[in-house]
Amino acid sequence: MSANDNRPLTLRDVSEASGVSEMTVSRVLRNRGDVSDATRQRVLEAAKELGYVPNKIAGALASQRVNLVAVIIPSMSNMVFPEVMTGISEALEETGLQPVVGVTGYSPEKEEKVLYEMLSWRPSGVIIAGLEHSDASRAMLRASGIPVVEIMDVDGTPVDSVVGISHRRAGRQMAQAILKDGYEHIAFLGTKMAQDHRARKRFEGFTEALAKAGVEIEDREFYSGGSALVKGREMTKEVLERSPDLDFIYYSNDLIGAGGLLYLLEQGVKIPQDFGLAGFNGLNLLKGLPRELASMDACRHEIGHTAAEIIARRVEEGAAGKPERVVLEPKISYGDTLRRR
Amino acid sequence: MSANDNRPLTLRDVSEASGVSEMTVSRVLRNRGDVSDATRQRVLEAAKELGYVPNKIAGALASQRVNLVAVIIPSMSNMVFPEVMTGISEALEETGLQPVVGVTGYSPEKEEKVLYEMLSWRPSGVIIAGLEHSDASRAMLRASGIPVVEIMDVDGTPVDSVVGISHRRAGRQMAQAILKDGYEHIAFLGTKMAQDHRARKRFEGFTEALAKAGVEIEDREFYSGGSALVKGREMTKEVLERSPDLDFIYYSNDLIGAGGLLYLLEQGVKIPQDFGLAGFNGLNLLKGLPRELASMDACRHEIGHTAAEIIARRVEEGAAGKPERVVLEPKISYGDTLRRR
DNA sequence: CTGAAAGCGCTAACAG
DNA sequence: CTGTTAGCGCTTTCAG
Repeated sequence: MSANDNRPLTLRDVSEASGVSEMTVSRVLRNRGDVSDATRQRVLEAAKELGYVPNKIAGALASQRVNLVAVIIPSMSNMVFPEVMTGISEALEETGLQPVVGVTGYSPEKEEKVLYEMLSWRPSGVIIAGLEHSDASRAMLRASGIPVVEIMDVDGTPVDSVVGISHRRAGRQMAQAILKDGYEHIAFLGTKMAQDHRARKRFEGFTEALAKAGVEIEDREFYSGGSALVKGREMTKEVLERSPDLDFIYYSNDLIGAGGLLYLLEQGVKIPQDFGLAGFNGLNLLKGLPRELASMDACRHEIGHTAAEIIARRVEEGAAGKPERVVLEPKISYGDTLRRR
Repeated sequence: MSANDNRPLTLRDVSEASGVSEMTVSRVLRNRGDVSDATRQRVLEAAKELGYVPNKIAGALASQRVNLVAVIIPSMSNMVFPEVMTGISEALEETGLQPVVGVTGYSPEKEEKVLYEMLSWRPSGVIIAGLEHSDASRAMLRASGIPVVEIMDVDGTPVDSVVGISHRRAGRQMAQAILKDGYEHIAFLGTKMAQDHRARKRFEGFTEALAKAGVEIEDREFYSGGSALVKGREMTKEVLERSPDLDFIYYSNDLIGAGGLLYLLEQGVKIPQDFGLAGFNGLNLLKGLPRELASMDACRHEIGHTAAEIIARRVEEGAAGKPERVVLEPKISYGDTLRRR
């Protein structure tokens, strides 16, 4: 290897090493335009020999193109977003676009910062979770002039395109399924949802559909922090001591639902005959528990995939592109914790 | 808002709108150098009014500084890397550095591509999982001239700095604990580990320590794909039908271990008296199962935190920095599935 | 405290 | 097929 003066290599270095103009070297390295096989070989060899890695910063500035897609999500540890990410990566695989992730921790202020930070890299598009953003965030998104896809939720007004499910409708559907199965004394256990708009909307849809049938939630409780499985157990225990007449609990996610399920099984409760349970998310992680929890698939993978496709398409179309709206249909999986009448 | 000709705003726009030179605008926006309060206000106002977002691409090119740290991991859905990421984010929080994640899917070829891609953005540092990389990857890392921290594993030769645990030693320690507790007929169930070097090293350490005590693995099996909980159940069932004399199973991760645990409890097996189990990772997600699985904390959070600290320090020090080596000590958590003699 | 000039490393656009 | 020229939008450096 040549003497390393610790200065990153430039096109010029490769140009000198190969005796080919910078421009042609650039063409070879990007596979753009016609270059004779002979020079191509010489360039490739020189580049490899030197260990040259192109400087995308300079390239992006010169070409005004950045192959990055900003993906902004509330959390990585959530179990729901990894799947969305997988869908995104898949769809972007062949497009030359690259996802870059930013995490907001469910905080609108953090979201604003992360968005600002990411937009300052001039990505080709933005995929962002949820429809609720600060005015400043929304303004940035609009002003960015790049395609934006808001994901997960469709209950609200998108900035541009949107892909997701209706969480209000999801809550309603679950309520209807429960009522049809003849459960009547129903509680809701969930996360503290000041910032979890989607859980809130499910809850609202749920109570609304119950109300329409003349049924009211008999108990509810919200938690934050801790192991979800343990919390599910604890909250289920508490709520049943407080309201012993309950025959159903709707959980805002599968993990606390699983905790409740395990607790009830230990208590010898007959599920689903005497007591029913349902969660949300269709966490296939949980397959393998003694019983399978009824749940609802949030279409996470498909949401990611579709959102990324929209971005890719819009990037190709340029200014010609139009906003899209894709509403996915979550399906109830009855598992073993809903009796079927 | 002014007419939107869809051209992204530049410093010049802010300069014209505020009647202040580009240079001074730049200073205000970066909080660099002294600017009078009066002009500062004018600039800030104009920038906000226009909705200006600085172009980091141009900034980075001009200043030759990029506040990005490349983080390269095998998978996001793994449950182990989200925690590492949290540690990294925390440590980077106050430094002005930003993590950017790339995912390799446990493939060395993909790793090479991702690394190349990320290095082409000239990040300030690299945090990369594992010590096993292709020659080309290692060459790129060395040639990059930026601080590199390899994480998770310390059994091997790092390119630069390294933070992790010894998986060989972890395997040995678990073997010793098991033997001390008097288990004698031991099986190993794990993932197919062609590319999972850390699981492989644990397995090697495990068998090595057993061998030293004159004990041999009586059965083993490896899986890939599917729900880990279900796989844990199935593999446990199969291995016990094949080798009914077993009194212990060591699992390569907590999820399949949990599946095995649930299966055995259903079979009425007395745990830990007649049969012992242990996993790996200390997944606190699983707290709340009927029994707590014995496991070993992989220090994920601390690994991330420490690695990021090293990067931050090295970035400050510049060329003065020296490679560091941090070996963390995983602790066995006995849970309820190891009898204590 | 403020400004003018000169690039950062690459690519678009045009000539040969 | 190959090379030349002129920036991309910002920051560094040096003068006021």
